[in-house]
Amino acid sequence: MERQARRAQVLRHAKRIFARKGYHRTNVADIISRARIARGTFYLYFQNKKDLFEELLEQVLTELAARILRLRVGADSPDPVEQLRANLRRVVTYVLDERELTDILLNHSTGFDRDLDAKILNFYDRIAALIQRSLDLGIEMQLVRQSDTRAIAYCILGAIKEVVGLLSRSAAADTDKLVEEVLDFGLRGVARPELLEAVKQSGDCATSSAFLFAAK
Amino acid sequence: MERQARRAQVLRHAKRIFARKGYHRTNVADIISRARIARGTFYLYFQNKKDLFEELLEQVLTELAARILRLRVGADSPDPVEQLRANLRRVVTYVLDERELTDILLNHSTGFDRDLDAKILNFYDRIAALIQRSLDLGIEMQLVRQSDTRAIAYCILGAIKEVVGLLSRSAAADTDKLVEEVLDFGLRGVARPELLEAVKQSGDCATSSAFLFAAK
Amino acid sequence: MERQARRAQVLRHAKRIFARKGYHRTNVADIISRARIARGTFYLYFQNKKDLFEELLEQVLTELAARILRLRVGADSPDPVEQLRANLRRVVTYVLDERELTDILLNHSTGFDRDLDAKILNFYDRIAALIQRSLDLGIEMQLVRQSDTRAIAYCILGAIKEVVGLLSRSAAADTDKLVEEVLDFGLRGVARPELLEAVKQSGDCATSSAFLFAAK
Amino acid sequence: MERQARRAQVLRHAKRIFARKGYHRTNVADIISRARIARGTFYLYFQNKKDLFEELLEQVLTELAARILRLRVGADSPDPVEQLRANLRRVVTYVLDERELTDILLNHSTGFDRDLDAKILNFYDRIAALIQRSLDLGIEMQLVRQSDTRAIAYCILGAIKEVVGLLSRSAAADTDKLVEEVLDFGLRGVARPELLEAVKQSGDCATSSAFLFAAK
DNA sequence: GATGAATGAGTCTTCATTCAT
DNA sequence: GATGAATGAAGACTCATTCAT
Repeated sequence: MERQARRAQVLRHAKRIFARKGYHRTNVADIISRARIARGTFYLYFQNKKDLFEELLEQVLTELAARILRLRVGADSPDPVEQLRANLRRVVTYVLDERELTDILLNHSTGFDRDLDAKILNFYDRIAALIQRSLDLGIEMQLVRQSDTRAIAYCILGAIKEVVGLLSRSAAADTDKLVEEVLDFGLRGVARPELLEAVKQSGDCATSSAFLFAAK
Repeated sequence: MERQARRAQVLRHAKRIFARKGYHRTNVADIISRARIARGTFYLYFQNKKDLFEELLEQVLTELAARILRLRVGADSPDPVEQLRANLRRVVTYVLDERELTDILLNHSTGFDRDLDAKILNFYDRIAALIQRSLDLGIEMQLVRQSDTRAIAYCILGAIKEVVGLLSRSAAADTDKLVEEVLDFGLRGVARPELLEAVKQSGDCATSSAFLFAAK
Repeated sequence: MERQARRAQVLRHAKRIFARKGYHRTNVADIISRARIARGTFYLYFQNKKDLFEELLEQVLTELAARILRLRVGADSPDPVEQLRANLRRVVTYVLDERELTDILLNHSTGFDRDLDAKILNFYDRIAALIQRSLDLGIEMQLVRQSDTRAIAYCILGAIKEVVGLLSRSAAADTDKLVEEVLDFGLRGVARPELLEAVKQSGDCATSSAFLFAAK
Repeated sequence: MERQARRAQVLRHAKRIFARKGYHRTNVADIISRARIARGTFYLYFQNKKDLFEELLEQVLTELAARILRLRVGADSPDPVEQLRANLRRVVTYVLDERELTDILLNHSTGFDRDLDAKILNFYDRIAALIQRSLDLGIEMQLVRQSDTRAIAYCILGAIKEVVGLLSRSAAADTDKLVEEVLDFGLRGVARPELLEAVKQSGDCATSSAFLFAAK
């Protein structure tokens, strides 16, 4: 356990520095001086710099994935929109809590290692696939209009990434409000017009009965 | 060889390599061996590696900016949606034509130099501001529903970035179709529901009379 | 090896090479191959080549300055001439002991760096000022004849530099004798004629009662 | 002659730059841009950078040597001291007229090339030998006291070099006065005391009948 | 386990010189 | 003769990683 604590300590410091300076501008010297360990000690806990970075990256990817639940449909499942909202909220919350970590994912992680680049791309592709599946499901359930769900899935992913990135740069005043806006934008973008009509009459789209999104 | 021709030649080769390997993995040796020039010759035309990279980056940013025209409103202006579509098409066309260059922007350009990072962020912020202004205008014109236009602007920006990035990874079979999908998604996301209703009846949303987006 | 020992080792080797080849002709490769250390090790102890050189230079200047004591006057102070002789001897001894180091100062240190050039000039100016002050004091004490003491101070400085440089090129057979000659030359050059007359009678100028020179 | 004019022009510009920046800090680019000639043209007139520098150096050495005349003794020769004074004046005048050139010799010319270093050392040695011969002659003529004339010769050389160097840094207000001081210092340093006695009585040493110095 | 001195491959950059036009 | 584009050897410096203590 001692070992794990040490590792965690180093990871914590490294995380902060990577977030601030990016992978390339961060050197092992930065990390060990912050973590107050000797050079050799670093290599006792991590194979190399990339390994450490990869671990942090893995951490974000895992945590994010864990926060994006597959949409459940069924009698006793919550309202789909509610599920989407919950997903989005969990993601946003995590980003705000672990801003440094997500910064690493969003801003500093590209173009220095084939494997890692592929890993990140792959992660996003998986998320996009989740979204697409939800959209297809929505179409089946007659909630979502006919469309190229793959393209739309990437649109939605991109929208979320961008907003979340913005959030990570400078937190919004009202996060809940922001979540609603994004959700609303996405839902309207994909919903069958008839539903929106109904919504218009009931006066509130976002909480309307119908919806879809992502999930593991 | 004349100065400009030589410069262009080096830029062309460098572009390809940067696109494939990213800034950090590319070294001057790669560039000069591809361009078949001597080491010193490189420094005859560019101050250093960063300088060359910056020039390429500037090129994409400038070209992209030139392709995104500010929305014109007025009696003899084309249909706003048509303008949006044209913007999007120009961007997509450019990305497909200069895939290597845009690759540099989208995938390999972050985290190695404070100035350049800032320059890119700034570019995107300017695009987002354009979009936001269009949205605000749309609200005024009673085409766009009330919303947090700043947040939505970043959603739209993100959606486009992501789709374009996807495109740059692997060109879509039917680009026009893709443009329509993205446009449709965005418009529906922001349109006042009444308009969509009308659209539904006329059977075609995307070409409907009303819309807005970005501009220089 | 301990830090200081290693540093000293590198300095020792570098000193020899700088003395032989001069600053510009010496490259880091020369130094590390002589010191039998790796490239990186060099930069562990010195910021760069100039830094190392500067340290050596500082060393000579400091050591020399420490060997040139300000002239003391007073009841229980030694004979002024004796003090001058002691100064000169200490300088000469140092030069002979650390021929390589002084070689650096005398022969190989000019024209490659503004700062260092200035530092050396400044050192000599300080020495000249010391000499001048001694001369002024001598005039006050009626030992030294009226003259442009600034000019004469530089004459004396130059004379000593040249002889010391000669010494560093090829040690004299009899150093003590050399010191006497220089001292004698200088003293006669500045002494009031009356004193020399007296000396002539007593048969020995150099050890005559009266004199002065330099000091810290 | 056209050719010679061109050469001279380049030499003139190079001289100025070498004087200001020293050999190493001066690059061919500096020279050609000042001289407004093309890179290749430079090598039409000079074999290489060192060659050009060497030519300038040769120029100073030659000019200086030409200004230091061997002491003539004989019935119709001028007073020896007058000859010394004339030598010194010519040197000082040259230094002041060609400050840039002498700067090169005094400050910027050492430690970058074995041959040139040797050439300079050799020049000074020759001057020292001249002085020594004059001193020996003076002893023979019973004007100069017994001493280690080699050592004294270097003292005198050094004194002159230093004062001249000082002069080249910042011209003295009254050059004639300065020459007298140096001359006076040197003469007193080497003269037989009896002569100074006589001088004391006649009230003016420097112009006294007896003296000696250098020559080709 | 911990340390930190040592390593050396990897890169960038400069600049005197050449040579085709 | 003049030009200036091209050359490439030479050299400085960085930094992830190793290893003896």
